Amino acid sequence: MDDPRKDRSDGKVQYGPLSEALGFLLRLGQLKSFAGFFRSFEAEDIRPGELTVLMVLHENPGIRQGMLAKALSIKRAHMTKMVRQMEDEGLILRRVPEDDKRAMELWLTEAGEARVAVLAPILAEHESGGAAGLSVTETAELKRLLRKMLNIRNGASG
Amino acid sequence: MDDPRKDRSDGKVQYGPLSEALGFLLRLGQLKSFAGFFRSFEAEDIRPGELTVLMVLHENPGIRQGMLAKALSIKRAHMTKMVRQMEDEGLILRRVPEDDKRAMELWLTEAGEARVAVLAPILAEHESGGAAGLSVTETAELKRLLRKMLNIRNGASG
DNA sequence: TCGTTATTGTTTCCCAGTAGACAATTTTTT
DNA sequence: AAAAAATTGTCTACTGGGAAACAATAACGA
Repeated sequence: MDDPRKDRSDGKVQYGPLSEALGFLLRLGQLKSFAGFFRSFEAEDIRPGELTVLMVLHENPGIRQGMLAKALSIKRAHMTKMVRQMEDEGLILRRVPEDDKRAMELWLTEAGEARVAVLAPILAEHESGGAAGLSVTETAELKRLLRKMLNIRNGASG
Repeated sequence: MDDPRKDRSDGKVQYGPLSEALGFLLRLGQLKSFAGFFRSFEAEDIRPGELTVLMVLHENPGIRQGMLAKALSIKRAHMTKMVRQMEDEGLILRRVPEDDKRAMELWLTEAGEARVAVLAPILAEHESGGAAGLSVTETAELKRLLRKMLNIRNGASG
């Protein structure tokens, strides 16, 4: 049992260099985090992407569709489908601005704002504790490093 | 300009509570990290999932297909497609073990091991520096926190 | 031992998301 | 002013990946 690579008796897997691969760790972390998301929002029939669109629209009323897509790293083609469906659901208003007839400005409807009012507290509650396996302090540090990596400033506590 | 929500003049987007949402940050981080991956492995025609399969097979020869899927958080249905393709490419050997005729043991072929020998140094080089926007120390701390969150021990430095 | 339940990989069908081309505009260049 | 280039949203076609049902086998219980 000198070589741990041969000890698979307990069903544990050796990750080797992957345990140092940031992309791999981020992918697993995201999957784990999303599982928690669906648990917290179980009663609300919403998906992560929709929530992010609603939140950003709430913070940036009238934002251009392309800028929204860029901010969320969602491809424009997919964003089109997404916001159109949300428009059909009555959550979003889409309008062509006067000064640029190619573009599309997005606004939350009353129903959209109401939806945000319901979802935001659930999100806050969901994020209040530490991530599974981490203390609150460690979770805060993890978020801080991710924000720095992404060049996103913390706009929640300010 | 008292309310930053109305200052979109510079094209910046207000993330609001999302800047505190771990799942959102992890998703953006993963996308950014994967972009770096494809840059580093540009010449090798490989995708992240395939690389992880190769690395885990190298570390755990003869592992069961289902356990591999679980370790990488890839659904069994998808893993089937993946490993079959890699089998067709001559990288993987699949064998039904004597003691369980439902199962499938996976091994790297000579070509598979050769592929690992080529890819591993590229991965090491790719991971050696800090992530974009972070120092080496900060990157190491980020990885450490992710490993703790995922309950993965660091098997690369040991 | 026989019937029931759980596991393992596979198949089929479906959906989220992407790539690339496109039309309509706007911006820039000459 | 005209032409060329860039931007913006959309469309079509494609791919990665998941859900659910399935067959084969193994494990378990009466």
